[in-house]
Amino acid sequence: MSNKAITVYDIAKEAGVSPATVSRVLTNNARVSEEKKKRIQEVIDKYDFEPNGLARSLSKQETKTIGMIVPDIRNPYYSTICVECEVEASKFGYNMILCNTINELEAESVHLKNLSEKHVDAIIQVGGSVDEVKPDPSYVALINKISKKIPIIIGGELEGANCYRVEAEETHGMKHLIPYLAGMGHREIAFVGGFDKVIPTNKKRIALKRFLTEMGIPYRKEFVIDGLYSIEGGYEGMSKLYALGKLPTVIIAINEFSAMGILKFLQEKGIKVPEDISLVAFDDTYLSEVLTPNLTSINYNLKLYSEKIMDTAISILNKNETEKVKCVDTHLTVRKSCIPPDAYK
Amino acid sequence: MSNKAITVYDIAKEAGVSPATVSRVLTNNARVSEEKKKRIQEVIDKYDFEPNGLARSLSKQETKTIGMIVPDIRNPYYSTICVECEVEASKFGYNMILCNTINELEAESVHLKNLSEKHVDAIIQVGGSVDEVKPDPSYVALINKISKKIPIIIGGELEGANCYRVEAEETHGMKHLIPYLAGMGHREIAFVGGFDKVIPTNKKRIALKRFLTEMGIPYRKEFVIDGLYSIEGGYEGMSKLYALGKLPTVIIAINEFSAMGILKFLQEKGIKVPEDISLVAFDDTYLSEVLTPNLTSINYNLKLYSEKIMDTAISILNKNETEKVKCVDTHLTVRKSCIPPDAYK
DNA sequence: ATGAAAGCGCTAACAC
DNA sequence: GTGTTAGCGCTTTCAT
Repeated sequence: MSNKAITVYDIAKEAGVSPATVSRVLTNNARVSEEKKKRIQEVIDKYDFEPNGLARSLSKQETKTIGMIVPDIRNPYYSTICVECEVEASKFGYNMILCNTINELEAESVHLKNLSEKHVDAIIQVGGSVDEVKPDPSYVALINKISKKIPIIIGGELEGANCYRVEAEETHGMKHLIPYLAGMGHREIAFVGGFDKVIPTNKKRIALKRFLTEMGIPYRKEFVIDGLYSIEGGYEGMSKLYALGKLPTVIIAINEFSAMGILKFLQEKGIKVPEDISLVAFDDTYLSEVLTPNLTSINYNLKLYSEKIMDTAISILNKNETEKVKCVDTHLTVRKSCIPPDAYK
Repeated sequence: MSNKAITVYDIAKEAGVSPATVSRVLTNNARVSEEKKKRIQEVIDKYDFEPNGLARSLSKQETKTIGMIVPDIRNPYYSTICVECEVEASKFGYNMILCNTINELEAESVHLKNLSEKHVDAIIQVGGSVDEVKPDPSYVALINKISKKIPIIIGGELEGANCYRVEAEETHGMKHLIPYLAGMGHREIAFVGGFDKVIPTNKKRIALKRFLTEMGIPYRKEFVIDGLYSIEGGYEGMSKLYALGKLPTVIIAINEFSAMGILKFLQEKGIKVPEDISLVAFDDTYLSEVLTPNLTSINYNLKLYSEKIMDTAISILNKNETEKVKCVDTHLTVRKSCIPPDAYK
């Protein structure tokens, strides 16, 4: 941590050329005589010279870095998106700066400002404020301000924000699911977890009501239960449902964490899934495959979703035309946690 | 994405002062008359001015950013460490750049160089090469080269590398576990997953043998099975164990992913945990709590581990003395997946 | 307390 | 092709 860094000037001097020429072989975007190129490269190799990225970025006005803001990578849903985005970004020579908000909305502004100061080339935000039905106006203002300088791609919606967006086809989840459940004979359907103020949840609830009605199944308001998107949230939601005194034949969990909490509660009560009651969940990450029973789950195709997000970013950065809003469809992955009610013990 | 950025010069001009004075109020490290300070602040607020972090970093020779390299954040073990480190770093005004290698060792060098170019103030690496018994010499050389400029903190070991390290007390895991199992009456103990060339695994295996012997239990080489640290790895490892024709009374899984694969295989064979066989795992993230049955698991205290890593980094950056090697102990979290063999059906 | 000026290290426009 | 020079935007001596 001592000997001062070597620069293009040092290389230039030793190779007997100007710094500009060194820069030319570094960036490889201007013709340099083979002879000098070789000479310079040798000196570069000799010292294992590595140009200062800060200086380069400052000069070029680009960092080849994309910032990403997510609620919490401990949720496989988000970590999968992050990893897929990172993989995709690296194909185009971009690196990622990942920021977790730990579900605190205030942290979003902090991260946003920080990414802006760091002059990342683009910002991606998935979850958090961009899922709020009524987002904080000051946050929207901040987004709009920053997006004048840095393209922001949102995985969700953000009313009032003029950003590129990639969204999941939320309605289709229920569209696939409800007929599937109805076809099995389920008519008592509960939906546990989430809040009306969260857009994807809101859309799911509306779709639930709609497709229930379409199938001629009564929509029971008391079977739609608020709750956090966590294990604890699922547990509490399930306990509220249980307290109703009458159980549905199938429970839809807002996500896999919620499903885990629900499972835990049912286990404690000695209620077996799927022998006594069915359970399905949204998200379908590896968790759905490893829980017992394996969860029938709505799949979001996160790889495609992430690719669309990143491709949007890259397109913008390359000044290419791209749709302002992209959409990714969902599908149902059938596993073992949901069976027909007449098969119950 | 158009109107050119506003700079300290613009602020200075409008406030009728020099850029230096603006910088002084920005950094708040030199006395400026109250009057000018107020005047400058007003202009800053008026334009919502945000200093260019690249320029600042270039000038100050610090980025207030710490780079982190991990194998894969989709594993809760790593995502937990990352989040804890991020939380801790933010307390000291540092941001994190997170890099996943997706278990490809070549990606490590790429990320390392990238972080070096970006001039992060410190680099943390957990997992991957730093867990290799015989690390690639060129990687060690790269680490040693970069660590001359940037402090590198390793969560693990790296033979030949002269870095600060924080390690988990691997031996103690088995030290707690084996007497616990022996006390229950287990004498047929298998260890599934991992490879000898991976240090933590190696240490665990050596400790297994040692404590088995100490307890007077025969060490069975055929019960120690190689396998990837993934669900598939666990599944395959378990199938090899099964193929032996004789099952142990308890299986120790190298991590939770492995345990999930083992569980899957056993399920398919109709072998119940813990009614027919016991299972314990290493790592003890939330996965151990949500799997069925809840996994008895070796806990790594990742919060403390992450804090020690980050505190080491901060100490170095603040030129404070700190131990070259720190250690975090493990403990056993008892849940439901392991019972005495004489309780088997 | 404040301004002028040099410097952080690289790139790119311009001239030859 | 190649060197000179002027930025990129901020911080920090060094004078005053």
